[in-house]
Amino acid sequence: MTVRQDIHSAGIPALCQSCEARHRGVCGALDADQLVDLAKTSSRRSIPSGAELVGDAEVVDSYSNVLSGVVKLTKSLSDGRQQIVGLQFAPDFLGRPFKVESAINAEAATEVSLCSFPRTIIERMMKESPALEHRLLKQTLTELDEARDWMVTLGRKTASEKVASFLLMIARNIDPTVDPAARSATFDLPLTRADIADFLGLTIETVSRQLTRLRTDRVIRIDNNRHVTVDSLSRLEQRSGA
Amino acid sequence: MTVRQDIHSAGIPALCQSCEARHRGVCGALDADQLVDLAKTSSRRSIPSGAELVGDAEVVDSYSNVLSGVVKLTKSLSDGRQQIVGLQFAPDFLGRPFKVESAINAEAATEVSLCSFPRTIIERMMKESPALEHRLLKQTLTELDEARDWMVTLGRKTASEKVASFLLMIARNIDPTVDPAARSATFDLPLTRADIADFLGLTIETVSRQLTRLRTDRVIRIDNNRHVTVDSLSRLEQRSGA
DNA sequence: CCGAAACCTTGATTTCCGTCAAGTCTGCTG
DNA sequence: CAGCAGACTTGACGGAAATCAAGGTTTCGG
Repeated sequence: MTVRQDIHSAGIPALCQSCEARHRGVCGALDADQLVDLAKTSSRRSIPSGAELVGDAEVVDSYSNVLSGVVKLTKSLSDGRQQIVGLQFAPDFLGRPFKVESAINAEAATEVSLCSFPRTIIERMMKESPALEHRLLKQTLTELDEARDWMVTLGRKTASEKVASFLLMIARNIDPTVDPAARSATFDLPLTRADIADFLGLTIETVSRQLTRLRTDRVIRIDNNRHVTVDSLSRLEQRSGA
Repeated sequence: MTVRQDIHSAGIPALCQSCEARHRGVCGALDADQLVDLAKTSSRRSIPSGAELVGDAEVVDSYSNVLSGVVKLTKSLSDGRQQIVGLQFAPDFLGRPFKVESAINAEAATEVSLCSFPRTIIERMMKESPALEHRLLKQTLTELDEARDWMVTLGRKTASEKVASFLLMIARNIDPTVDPAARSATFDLPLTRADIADFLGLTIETVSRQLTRLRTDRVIRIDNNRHVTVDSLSRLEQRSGA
């Protein structure tokens, strides 16, 4: 608490504000000295929507915390078919430890702000600080759980269930106050129809048709193609296949 | 080396033999004292094919190393649709740290032998030994990579590509000597057609038809519905969608 | 060795979603 | 504000995989 205030009042970028929020970031696991060290070599960057952060088969020399925005992780087949294999929201950690080459592509889905540190620093700190490694293990386990949940959606749900599941997932991630008891929610879609299709293993036409159906059935409203209002979270849940 | 020999010659179950093989097990990360401790509380079990190891929403009080056989991890929708979200081969670690309740089902796909330890022991050792936590982080990252690879298969490949990808994956896991240069491979399918369908997000009929096609195209042979000979790994790779 | 059960294959038919092809809407630039 | 490009929607059509329905194999217990 005091530590963090000191750092921030010293004019060092507020590395950890958002990390704290949902306990998935890196910084919460570090002690005061380490935080100061890290802050010296870290840099905050604002990245426009659509920019590539990490290319496939590219050497990764830095790790980042996502401070705001949404990063999409994609994999492609040789003929161009693409699949989004994960979305990272603030305050997720971005980077694959212990592997120099990236097997996936990371791209800013919205405007994104990142706090990046050199690979070497993080790896050194990981050796020194079991707490940091512990934090990373927890995030990795959470991501594995999410990936496996999504495998059920990809393998076993219908197009209409997939789209409903997607909207629910976004609603819960964008606005974590959407608890199970809430009756409605509002958010901006962080993905285009093409991205949603790549996430769900569908085509953009099918995604569009399903959204239209949800609209005509009065489950959701969409303004300007982006701004979504879920009028009935419970009916959306019913359609998600659970 | 010496340590391990001491333990084994002392009549303590050979916890770590298979762990060593591919460096994904738990034991390699422990020191001599810890290994002896662990061996005292561990038990080796042989489990028949089809037995449930961990039920959904069940409290997990033990962790295990898979010593032989194949364990399937499944998730189900409320209406019974099922998806296999992972397969664990020896010497994988089985168990989800930091979570008392399991969100997935674990079932023996073949006859399985396990080496199990109480939850409390592992968690205590994890606190004491950063090396163990490091080992777990690495396995978890590997599983995450595998899950993401499989998401591409589920979301973007055709039925025929899915079946080819599956056969290749099994060939590489059952017999790790199948290197890229090999031209053929032989193995027993660890899964029934129904399991394969649940793994690939298909129906058993579609799986069966695709296997038949691979057979008539002379890419594979199948004896007794189980014993597979891949005559041309390269042609199988071509059909896997890469 | 027989019979039953579980597992697998094959064929006919249906359905959902992908493909192709116009349009419409939104936001941006000059 | 006009015009344009990119993103989205909608419709008609076709095809891949699901569903429905038999029939064939393998395995296992008696």
